[in-house]
Amino acid sequence: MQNSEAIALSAALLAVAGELTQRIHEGVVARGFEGVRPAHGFAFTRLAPDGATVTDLAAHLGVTKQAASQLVDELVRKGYVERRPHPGDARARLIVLTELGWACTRAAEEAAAEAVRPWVELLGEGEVRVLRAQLLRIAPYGPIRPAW
Amino acid sequence: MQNSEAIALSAALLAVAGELTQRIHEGVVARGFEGVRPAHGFAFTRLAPDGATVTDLAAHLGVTKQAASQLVDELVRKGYVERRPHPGDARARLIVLTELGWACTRAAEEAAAEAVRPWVELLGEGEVRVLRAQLLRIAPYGPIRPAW
DNA sequence: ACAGATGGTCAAGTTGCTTGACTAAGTCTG
DNA sequence: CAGACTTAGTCAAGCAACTTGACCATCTGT
Repeated sequence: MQNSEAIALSAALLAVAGELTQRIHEGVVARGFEGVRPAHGFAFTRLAPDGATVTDLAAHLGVTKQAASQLVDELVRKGYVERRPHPGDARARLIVLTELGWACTRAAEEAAAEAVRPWVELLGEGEVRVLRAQLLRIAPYGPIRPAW
Repeated sequence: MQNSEAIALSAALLAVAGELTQRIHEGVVARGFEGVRPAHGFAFTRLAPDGATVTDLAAHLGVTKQAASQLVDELVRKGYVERRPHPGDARARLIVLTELGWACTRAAEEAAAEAVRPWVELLGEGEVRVLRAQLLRIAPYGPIRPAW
């Protein structure tokens, strides 16, 4: 594969990812969830379904645990998550989604489905399935980080 | 397409994009270009091949022109770009890549090719070509923004 | 020709992250 | 089972990339 092809692939991928993030975010806001940023969505994916500690969250987001803790503060203030005592480790706390947090997560899922719909119209259902399968095969197992 | 499938597709796409951005960045740093951030790369893609104004750059990156101007300051200080008088508009300035800027761009292209290589090994050359074609079809024409 | 739009910068404020220092609780060793 | 080390979490201060607001110089349209 030539460099120029790799560039075209990379540029297209990043453009699509940026667009997708923005559309999901807009969709969530349009459904009435204000004061949430895209980074919160990535936190939610780690907190669902059973919660996680601040340290887990920090690793998932690729930030320091102080930053993760501040993010949790903000989400608590806005009512999306709760800090609970951790069963079996008195130092730790289990951060869990509130009902509002779950509602927001469902809104994000709907927004994602909506954002993907044009792709189905463009490529057809089968091709999108192929795309998903390909991306799943090359997706890293590690933390999901901001793209930049 | 079900919501859960759209979620899986979105998550995989964003994970791959995050990974890709990080690998390209690491590759550029490994080639000796320090003090560059991923956002600079997106600026470079707009500045090549003929330069652009600060306002163009701001629109491309999806930030204010003040932010774009500050970014240009930084790139000038580090030797990657130059501000030139704009031919035909005395208000504007044409921001162009220096030789160092071009070298950095080539390094990013090599790093991108390197980051994509494992995908070829995983999926095969043909499948990657399909992936590229699909992404190019759904890629937006608009500005390339940070994913979040 | 002059009113308004546009390109760019300066200055100040906000925000989301970092590094550093610390406490409380768990774990491992002898 | 005591003492040293590690780990979870927070507090505090600083930094860096952005924002908003104000401003001047230049271009454009009637």
